Amino acid sequence: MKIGELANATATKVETVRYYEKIGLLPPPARTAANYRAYGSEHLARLSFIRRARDLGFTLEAVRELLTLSDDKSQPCEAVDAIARTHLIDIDRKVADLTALRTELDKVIGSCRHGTVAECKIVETLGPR
Amino acid sequence: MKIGELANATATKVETVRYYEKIGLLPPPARTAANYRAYGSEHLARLSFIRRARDLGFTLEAVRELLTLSDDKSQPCEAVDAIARTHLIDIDRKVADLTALRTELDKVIGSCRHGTVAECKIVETLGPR
DNA sequence: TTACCATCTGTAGCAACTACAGACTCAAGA
DNA sequence: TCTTGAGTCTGTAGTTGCTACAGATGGTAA
Repeated sequence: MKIGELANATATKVETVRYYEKIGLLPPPARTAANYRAYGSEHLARLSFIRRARDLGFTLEAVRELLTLSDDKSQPCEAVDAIARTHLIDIDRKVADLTALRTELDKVIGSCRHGTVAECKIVETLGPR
Repeated sequence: MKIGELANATATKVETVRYYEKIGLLPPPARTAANYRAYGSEHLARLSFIRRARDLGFTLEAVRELLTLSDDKSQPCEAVDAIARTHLIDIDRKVADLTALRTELDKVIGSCRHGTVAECKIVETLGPR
């Protein structure tokens, strides 16, 4: 499997695949005579894992930990659970922050009377108190 | 007003103030004999504006536009309103994305039976389909 | 053969800061 | 007066997670 095929199979850009290799998330594959990367099914599995975790919003550092943990099948999965729960809390905080911000921005926009900039409540709100 | 005071008054880091100057958001102030930056009240007003806009989640590019617009007081404030509304839509999209992601992550976590990694549904979910 | 694509390495760019290093200025205390 | 500590200066490099080149090969089809 060449890098383009692997990238295609995982909806990843070729550059991103190489990037994951560079930062040590994806092990360096064998090379063809022409120095092309030759991937196997284990690479496909690992990259799928990475992509899915990234889609769920895990940072690359979290993905790295999840990969390490998932490599030792006999361990209890508490650590995995902990990482996921921490991430969930993180998302909840972000949603709360964004929602609060939305409320405020909505209020600011609602105050606009569509006159000149001099009278604009949006601009006024942004200025010094 | 020295840079530290200005930074303090606007809850900004000194480095960030210098950064805003470097990228042209904040005009270069006069200098003291010792080459220290000497700010006036117009700088305070402008930096307050920037900070407030940033707190509302506007990008620096949007802030730049808002500043340009707010400098011409006689213009209609439609453009200002448009930037704010675009940003609101952006926030709504982000909240929706995060909420969807949260639902899925919650489902993944809920499937964990707290056994070994080999049986872990979280790890399984992340693997290839 | 010639065109065109994929692949290779290495480097630089994006947002929006943040964190140094190494030199200076300034005010207060012993 | 000397010294100590804090603030300031410039310039550069780091952060996250890629993305986009440039310039050189390799592989394939008309």
